[in-house]
Amino acid sequence: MTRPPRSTSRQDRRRESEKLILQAAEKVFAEAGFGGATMQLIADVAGLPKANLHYYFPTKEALYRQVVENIFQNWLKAADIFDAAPGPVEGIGAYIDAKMEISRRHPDGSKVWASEVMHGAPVIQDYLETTLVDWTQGRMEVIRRWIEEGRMDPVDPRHLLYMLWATTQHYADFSHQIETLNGGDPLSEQQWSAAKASVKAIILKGIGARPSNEG
Amino acid sequence: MTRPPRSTSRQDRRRESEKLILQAAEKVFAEAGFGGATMQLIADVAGLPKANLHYYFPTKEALYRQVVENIFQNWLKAADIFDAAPGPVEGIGAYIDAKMEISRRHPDGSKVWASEVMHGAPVIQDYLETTLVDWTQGRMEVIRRWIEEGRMDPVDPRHLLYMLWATTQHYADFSHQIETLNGGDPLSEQQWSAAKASVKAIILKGIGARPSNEG
DNA sequence: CCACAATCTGACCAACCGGTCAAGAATTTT
DNA sequence: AAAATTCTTGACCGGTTGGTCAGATTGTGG
Repeated sequence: MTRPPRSTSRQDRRRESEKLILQAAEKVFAEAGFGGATMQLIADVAGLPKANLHYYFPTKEALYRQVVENIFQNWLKAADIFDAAPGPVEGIGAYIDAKMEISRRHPDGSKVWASEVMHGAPVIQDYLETTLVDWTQGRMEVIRRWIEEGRMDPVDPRHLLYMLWATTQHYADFSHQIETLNGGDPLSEQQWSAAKASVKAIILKGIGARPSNEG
Repeated sequence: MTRPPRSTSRQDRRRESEKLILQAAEKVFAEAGFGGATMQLIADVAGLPKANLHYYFPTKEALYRQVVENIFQNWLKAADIFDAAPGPVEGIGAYIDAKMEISRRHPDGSKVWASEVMHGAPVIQDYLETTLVDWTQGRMEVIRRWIEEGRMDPVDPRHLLYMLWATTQHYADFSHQIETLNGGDPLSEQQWSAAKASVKAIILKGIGARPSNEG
């Protein structure tokens, strides 16, 4: 009797375990890099025996690949805002807000992504060549349209995108440096707001963005 | 007789070997990260036996530390331009040019630096807390002065500096992504010029920089 | 309730890595 | 020229790592 309380089904447990491992892996990969991370440390962070990791993910590379792919999906999601907007003030402004929020909430993911690209994108080169190229061209088209409509200055869309990526992701990738320059403390709520406002103000003014409903 | 042609003195050879090792190390650390780099691979790239590396640099950490410290010194050098300028148009403009040039000529160094900071600055935390903090405060003072003199908008100097660092270093740290988005080719001379011009135009306009000799 | 499949895990292994060392080669000093 | 010092290098070593595996455990379908 005392039927053991089957709190979770097998499928649920599998999903939970995989999620647990992926979260631990993201943290460890972010802190130590792919080469510096060890399966043992990831296992310890996840609170599971090392052999269990290899049951769900056959190799360290497979686990790493899954982490990077998840991050990439998240990365793309922030882009939807771009299209739905009538003009650069709303579109780029919201995009900056969204990416700054990602930098704040998921700095580990941003770091893993940066590390992957910095080392030549050994595992997601195909994504860069297909999905990212398509995405980039789509947004460049949007920017060109805004320029044609006179909603902003004729800046090079490509370098504008690079500037947006660089500036927003900097707050995640270099969070340690920023903390050190902030007296060792993480940015406060107000400081994050100021950061977002500064970035938006400089870039939007820099590209001569004009509000949609002209007065 | 036939005194062996002592083409180089012992000191010269030592300096040459150290330089050779440091260059190889910078490249390998940039490509593989600290954890992924191996002394054997660095030795191969340098064209020396592994044991020889340990003669000049006792440990992998010592070699890495030397690489990072050299990069940091280079990093600081680009700052002199900042002070000598009469206003933001010249100062920040020249600073962007200088840092973009570093990104172009020494992308490996920038990557090693980014990697070091991303992983919590394990070996140069003391530099961040002393030299970098001092340097940053000095430049923020310069920017505040420019603001007081009415040479630019009252932007937050800290976030302006972050934006300058992020944008310029992005071209080195994410060079692989940029190449992929450029059809697989490195940026041409013209494309580098366009990149510099775009960054300068957007930022200088974004902060409302006004030329020194007002008309 | 039982057979079967899925999950879990401690123990183990081959490969690799940073680092050592002794012995020799080259160069400078005496 | 010989003694002393600096440099070079192949061979080696202990420790760690990614990955394996057999057997125990747990959940599931009949």
